[in-house]
Amino acid sequence: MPKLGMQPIRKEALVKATIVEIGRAGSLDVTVAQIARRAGMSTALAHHYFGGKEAIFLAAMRHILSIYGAEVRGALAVAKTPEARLDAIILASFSAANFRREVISAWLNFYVLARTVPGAQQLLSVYQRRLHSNLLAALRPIAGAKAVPLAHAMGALIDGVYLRAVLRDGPPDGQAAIEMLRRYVAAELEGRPE
Amino acid sequence: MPKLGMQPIRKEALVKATIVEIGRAGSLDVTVAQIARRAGMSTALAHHYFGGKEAIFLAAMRHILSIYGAEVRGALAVAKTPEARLDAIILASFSAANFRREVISAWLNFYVLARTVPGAQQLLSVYQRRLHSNLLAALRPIAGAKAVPLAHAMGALIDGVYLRAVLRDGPPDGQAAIEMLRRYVAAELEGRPE
DNA sequence: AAGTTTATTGACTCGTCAATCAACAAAAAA
DNA sequence: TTTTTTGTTGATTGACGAGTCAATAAACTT
Repeated sequence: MPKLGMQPIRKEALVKATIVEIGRAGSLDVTVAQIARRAGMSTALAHHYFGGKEAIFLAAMRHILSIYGAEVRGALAVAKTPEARLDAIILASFSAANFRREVISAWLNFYVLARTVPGAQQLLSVYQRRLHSNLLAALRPIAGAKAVPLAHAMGALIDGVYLRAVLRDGPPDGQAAIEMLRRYVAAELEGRPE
Repeated sequence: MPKLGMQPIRKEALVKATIVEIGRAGSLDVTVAQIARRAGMSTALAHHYFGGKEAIFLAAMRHILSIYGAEVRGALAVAKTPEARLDAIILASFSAANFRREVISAWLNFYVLARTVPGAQQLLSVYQRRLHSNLLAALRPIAGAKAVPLAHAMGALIDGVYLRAVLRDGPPDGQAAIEMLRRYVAAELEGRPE
């Protein structure tokens, strides 16, 4: 009963299964068999479509990154003032879609993956640069000379909040994270604009 | 040529070798054989002294945590004002001993380990609670009601800076990290003390 | 109708690795 | 001196997992 045009469907199923399995395992110690089983196919098929485990991981990473990117882009498009743009980035970073256990766990493990796999390292660098330039663009008009260090600090703070969310038991508290970021921005901007 | 009293010596060698190997590999995908070889002994001996791989990892984690803890304690002991205590924590967090590639890499991977191994989870929780209460004690007199959220944010920021240091190629820049933390504290405290 | 491309899997290979064990050696205790 | 404790390793076991392959079948092409 083989139907044609399965490739994209299978690939997507594998990518989603990978994220779920990494979330469950809490690490990259996930077998191709586990991923394939969850995606409802044999391991051979997974290899057939992706060629290897590393490619599956990279595709999963690309998937998460692209969802996040799309959300940020969408939110920025409707934001008119620099303040609104800054807030849009913060909100997107901790939205229900991104700030979920599974996704956070995957994120953490992609950092680990980036230490070994050049492709992962590169993907993560792209994400960081994009975040930084988005932050900078929003901050420049309202933070003056402070913009650059502030953007760096915000990036690190966002990553840190993600990291800490991994350890907690319950569901991650996106609202608290958003308030933490907003409070910091407010504190920095409230002083003299230099 | 077996000498007596080897146990502590062997254990320490294994712990140090573990940290080095995790740093090299950039992940927990490190074999007992690699660790044992670097520590100058057979894999059987490593198992003999620790009983298993997990115990070796936990010992390595305890080692890093205890060095960090000792450094913070030492710095706090000589700091007399709340401001000095706060700065002492910041300085210790990014000291040359702690803010090194190997150690940072180990740190990141211990976060991953904590998702799977209850013992690791517990160790990390202890560290986080201690850091939080140290920060809180220093902040309370100078930050008033802001102290609690500020302590949380600083903890997250420190972790975030660590996380980002992992990705960069060159040696981590402790000085820049210290300045980022100081600027953060300054910005938050500069407003009305509420 | 014959041939080609796409989908799919069970079975297999090959390597790796944690853990165990039997055996040997030296010091300490008896 | 015999026995026990401590240190040490090479060799082996047993499990698991990534990747390959041959085989089967449905759909599309000519």
